[in-house]
Amino acid sequence: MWYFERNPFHNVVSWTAAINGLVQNGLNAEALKLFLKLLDSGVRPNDVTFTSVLRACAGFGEIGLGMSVLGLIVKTGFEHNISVSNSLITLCLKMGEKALARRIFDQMEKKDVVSWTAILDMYVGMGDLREARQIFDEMPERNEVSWSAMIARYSQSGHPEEALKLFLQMSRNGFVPNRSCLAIILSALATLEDLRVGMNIHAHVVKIGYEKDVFISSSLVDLYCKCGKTKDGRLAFDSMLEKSVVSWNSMVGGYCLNGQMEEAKVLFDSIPAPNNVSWNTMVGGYLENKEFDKVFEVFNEMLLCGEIPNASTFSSVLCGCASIASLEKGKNLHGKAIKHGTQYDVFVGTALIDMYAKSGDIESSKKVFDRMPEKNEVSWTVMIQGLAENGFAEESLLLFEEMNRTSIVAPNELMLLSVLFACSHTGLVDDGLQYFNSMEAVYGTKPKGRHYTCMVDILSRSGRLVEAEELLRSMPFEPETNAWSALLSGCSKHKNEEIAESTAKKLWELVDKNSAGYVMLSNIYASAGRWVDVLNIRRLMKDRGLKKSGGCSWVEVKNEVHCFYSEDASHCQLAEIYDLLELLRFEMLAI
DNA sequence: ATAGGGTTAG
Repeated sequence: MWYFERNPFHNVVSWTAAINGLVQNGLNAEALKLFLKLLDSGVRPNDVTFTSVLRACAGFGEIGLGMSVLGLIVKTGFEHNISVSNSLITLCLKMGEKALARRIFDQMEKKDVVSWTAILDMYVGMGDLREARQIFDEMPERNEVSWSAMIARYSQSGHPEEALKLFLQMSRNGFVPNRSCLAIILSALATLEDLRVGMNIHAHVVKIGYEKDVFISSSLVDLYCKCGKTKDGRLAFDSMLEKSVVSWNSMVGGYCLNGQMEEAKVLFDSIPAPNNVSWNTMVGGYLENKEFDKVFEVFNEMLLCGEIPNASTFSSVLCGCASIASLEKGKNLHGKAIKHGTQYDVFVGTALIDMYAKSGDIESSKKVFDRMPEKNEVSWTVMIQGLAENGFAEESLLLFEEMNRTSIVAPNELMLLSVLFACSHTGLVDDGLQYFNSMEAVYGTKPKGRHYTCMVDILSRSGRLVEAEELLRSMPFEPETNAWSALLSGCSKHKNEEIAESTAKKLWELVDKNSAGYVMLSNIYASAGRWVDVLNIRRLMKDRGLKKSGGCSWVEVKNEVHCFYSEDASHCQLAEIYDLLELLRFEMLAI
């Protein structure tokens, strides 16, 4: 700029070079001001000037300005220039004017790879991968950038296997992958946890001297960690000469993923400039590893440090609330989420539904669900599940049917389990059977052990014991222990000695494998009044050193969770609690 | 003197 301002002789090239220099440094407003000066000076801008100016408009977020520039472009006759049109398309896409972008593209007399790639990226950005692929297949000419664009989008949209296929096809067609493409494919391989191919690419990267690239080496760290090799990941991380915050985040995330939370925390504390992804990684890590106290601890620390939580943060922390069924914390976070404008995010909404449902406040779940502008598979699942598990079986089934009518979301295993659960709790035996039998044909999911167990439970509860037993014995794989005990408890309820005997025998075989089996069997004998058998089992368990895992309940008082165990009376205020109970009992008697 | 593609978290 110093030279530019002191040079009295300007031509288009020097003006354009100056404008472009500003744009490249992100000084869009200055670039536009300089462009106005250029116009005042009477120098005629050319095609290169326009591409730079349009880029400045895009960076500045000014579509109106871009349109006036368009007028100028038409007036000066550059509207059919390929570079100018390409820049225009990019501007439109940045401003969300997709229809206009497409119109400009269609009206271009000549198109080059850049034009095709830009429009390809538009469909990809709209989430329309099929249309994007069609454009990709129809492109008259491709270069490594168009290949990379398509590969990147497949990888980012949850189709890493398709990305890998395309990458191999690209290599077969003689295109040499560049740095970006290698970073993308390593990230896809990380998602696929394909260590074998990943290591091949790593070797290739070293051979061509790309291992110092920050993008590539960060992806390598991610690859090794996703494949469970945190040591190799750390090796790649330590050998990096230049680290970005993404490199740090990948390594921290790698430790979290592999349950090494202490290592994660140590590394996290040494990140030079953590961003919100770094924080979210730690929050998510503690959540995944079920260290719920730490979830809230890190979240509070995050707020204290002045880092702005985003939708990802709230979805994790709310999930933590759901896990400990803390309505108080959850409501508080709901308020914070609204304050940060994240309440309409799908993930946040879904976490809210689940949190309210797990805390027993199903009305609030329903409110959140109804107000969600966008619902995905998980949103529907947690709502259907929440209704079923809170005793609103009919509503749960109605919602499931509504989903099938109105949404493109396909039923998944978990939803179908909730549906069966709902049927079991309303005694809708035939509906249950119908859902169960249509699982594979209509919904495309093979029934798993849990579905069989639920179905056996439905049949047994209603006394259709022969059908239940037939179903159990016809299973293509080993049933869950629970399934046999469901049958047995049906037998004791409906007084069927014959099936009970054979089922009990089967259960006896299974109990050897786990203590839960003993407990179930003893409970079933107890409910049938066979106390001698109960005693026998208890004695057996004692002999084998097995301990029944105790029941536990808890309440939350003033943000603190108090646990009570059935066999371990260790609460610090136990005496006071019993005193108060005694007092209450006395009060009730007095009435 | 110019336009298109890159790594991490829910």
